Amino acid sequence: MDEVAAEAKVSRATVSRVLSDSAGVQEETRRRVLGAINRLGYVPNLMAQSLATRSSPVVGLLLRNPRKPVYGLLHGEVQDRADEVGLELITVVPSSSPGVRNERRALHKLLGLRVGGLLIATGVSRTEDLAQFLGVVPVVAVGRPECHDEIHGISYDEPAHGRMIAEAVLAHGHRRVCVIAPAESVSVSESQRAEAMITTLAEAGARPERLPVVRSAPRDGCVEAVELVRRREVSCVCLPSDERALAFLAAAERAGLVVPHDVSVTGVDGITAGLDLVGLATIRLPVATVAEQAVRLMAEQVHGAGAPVEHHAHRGTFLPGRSLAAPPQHAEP
Amino acid sequence: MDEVAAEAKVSRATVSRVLSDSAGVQEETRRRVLGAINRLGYVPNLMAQSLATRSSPVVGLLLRNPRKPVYGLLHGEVQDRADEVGLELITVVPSSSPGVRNERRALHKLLGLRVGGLLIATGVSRTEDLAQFLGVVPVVAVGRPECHDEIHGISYDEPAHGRMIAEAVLAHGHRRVCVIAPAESVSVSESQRAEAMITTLAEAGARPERLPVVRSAPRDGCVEAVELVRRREVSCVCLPSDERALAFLAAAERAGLVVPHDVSVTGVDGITAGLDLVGLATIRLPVATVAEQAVRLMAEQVHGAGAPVEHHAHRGTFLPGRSLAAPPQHAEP
DNA sequence: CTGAAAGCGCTAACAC
DNA sequence: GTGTTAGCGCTTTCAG
Repeated sequence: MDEVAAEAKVSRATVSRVLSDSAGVQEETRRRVLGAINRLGYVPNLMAQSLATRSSPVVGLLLRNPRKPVYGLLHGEVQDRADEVGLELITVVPSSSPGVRNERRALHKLLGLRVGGLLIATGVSRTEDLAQFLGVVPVVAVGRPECHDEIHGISYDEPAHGRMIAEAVLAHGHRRVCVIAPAESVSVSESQRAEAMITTLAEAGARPERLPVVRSAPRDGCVEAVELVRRREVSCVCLPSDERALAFLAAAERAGLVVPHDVSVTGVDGITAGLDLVGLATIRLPVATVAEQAVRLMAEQVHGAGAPVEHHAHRGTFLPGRSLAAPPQHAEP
Repeated sequence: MDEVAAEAKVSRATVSRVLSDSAGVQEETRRRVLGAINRLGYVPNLMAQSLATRSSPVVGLLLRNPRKPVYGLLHGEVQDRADEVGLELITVVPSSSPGVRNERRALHKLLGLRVGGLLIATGVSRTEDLAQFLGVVPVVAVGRPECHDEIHGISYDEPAHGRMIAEAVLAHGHRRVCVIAPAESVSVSESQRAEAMITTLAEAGARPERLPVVRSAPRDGCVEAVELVRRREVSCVCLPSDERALAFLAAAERAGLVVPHDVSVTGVDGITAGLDLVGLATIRLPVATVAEQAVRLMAEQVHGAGAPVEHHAHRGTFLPGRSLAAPPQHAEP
C-alpha cells in the first residue's frame, strides 16, 4: 500500500479512502491512485482490512460433500445468490476421512478466518458447537433437517418427501414394499425420509418392510432387497436417495430383475443428470429455493440487525418415472 | 488472546508459543494455557496470525463449476489430499453469471486473503492474469489443458481422450460420424477432445461431420445431430462430454431413435452416477490422480523451495457401453 | 522459561 | 481534501 501511495504521491490514508469508495477524494487524486494500483498490480490485504475494521465482507459456507450432486448444485446456487446480494463467499469442506472431528476442524477454519457469517450445509453432529458462536457471528443452517431453536434454518421438508413417495407407491397399488432405512447416524435426511415412508405406508394399511442400514455405502442393503423381491415378498423398493436407488437398480439388473415388471423402484433427490433416461421415479429437492432463502436471510443478518429466528422447510416436487408402475400380477392378493 | 493470557496467568507471548507448538514452554504452563483456551472457546484469529507471520497455512482452490460432477469430484479429491498433507483448503467459485470478470474477481478474493498457494481449476481466460502472481505465491493449474510455461500444470490428456473415442468408434465399424465441436471459447477441454476426434477419424479415412457449437448449453447441436441421423448421413454421434451425450440421448429418444440400433453415441467424463445404467460408452477422467498430483506439487511448493516447473497430462480409461455398437445395416457401404 | 515491545497492512478519528 | 496517529490480534526478537 505504501508503494501505491508513493507512486500516486499521496498518503496511505488517501489510498485507503479510494479503496473503500469513501467520499471526499478529488477526482484527479482518485484517478492517480487507481492508476498506481493497476500499474503495481496491487491487491489489498483483506486480512489486514478486516483486522482493522473488525468486520469481514466474506461469509463462509461449510459444505458437507461436494461429490454429491445435491451439494454440488447447492454450492453453485448459494454462490450465485451470494454474488447477487454482494456477499463474498468462501467454501470449506470437512475432510471425508472418518471421524466427526473433521467438521469441527472445518468450522474452526472458517471461524479462524473471522468470516462475517456462517452458512452451514452439514450435519455438524452437535448443534451446540454452533450455538456457541451464535452471538459472535450470524449463522444460517441450510438444507439440514434438525436445527437449534436459536439458529436460522432453511431446509428440505424430508418427512413430506417420504410421505409423497409413499403416497405415489400406494396409488400404484403396492401393498408390500421394502424401505431402505439408514440410521440417523448415517444421514439425518435419509433417515427422516425413510421413517416418513414407513409411517405413511403403515397408516394406509400396507405392510412396509424396513431394511435397516448402518453404513453410508449406497449399495448397502441392496443385496437383501433384491432377495426380498426374488422371494416375492415385496413388489416395490423405496430408497431414501437417488444414489441408493441407482445402486439398487444396478443390483437388480445384475440379478436379472426387470424394472418395473418385477419390481418398482423410487428414490429421492432428482438432481443427478440423466435421471430422465434411467426413468427413476423420485422427488426433486427444491435446492434453488433453499439456497436463495438462506442467502437472503444471511444478507439481512450481515447488513441489518438480527431478525427474529426463522425456520422454513421446503417441499420438493414428485418426478414420475418408468421405474414406478403397478405391481406384478403374482403379487396381487 | 488477552483473555486467555489473563485466565492462564501468563503473557500473550506465552499463549502464542503454545499455539504455535514452539518448544520451550513448561508442561505445566502449557497445560494451563490449553485449559484456558478450551474454557473460553477461543479460536485464534488466522488473519492476525498471517498478518504477523506474513505467511498463510491455507491454499485456495479456484473451482470452475461445482454443479458439474467432474468438478464436484475434483473438489472432494483435492480436499482429501490437501488434508492428508496438512494443507488447509478454502474454495472459491466464480459467479456463473456471464462475463469473464467473474474469474478475475474470484482470483482477487483469494489473493486478497493472502493465501499461501493457488490451485486453479478454471479456464481463467488470460493466463497472464496468473503469470502476474507467479513470484508472489505458488500456483498450480489443475485439470485445465492450456497452460503457461512457468506455471505448474496437472491436467487431463484431452487429445488422447479424443483419439481413444475415435479409435473405439472406428473399431466398431463406423465411417460416417458426427462430432459435436464446441468452440474454444465455450470449453477448451471439450474443444480439444472434439478436434482430436475429428483428426483421428479423418486420418483413418472416415468422414467426420463437424457440428460446431458456440454456446455452452448441453443441448446445443442435439437437434441438428438428430436430423443427421434421421437422414442416415451418420451412424454415430460423438459428444465431447457426458452431459452433452445425455442431452443427445434424451433428444434421440424423443425423436423415436433407438440407441444403438439407429445410432451409436459416445461421451467423455465417466463421473456422473448411474452412467452404467444408461450404458453410455465414455472415457473416465483420472480425477483422483490429477488431484493427488496437483496437491502434492502444491505441498512441495508451499513447504520446500520452488521445484522446476512440471507439466503432466493424465490419460483416462475407456468405459465401454451399450450405446456404442456396430452401425445399422443401411449405413454400410 | 517467560515477559516487554516492535511491528505485520490496513482503517478511522482527528488535525491541518 | 489530505496527512497523522493510534490501534486491530498476533508473532517475534530481545531482555531478564
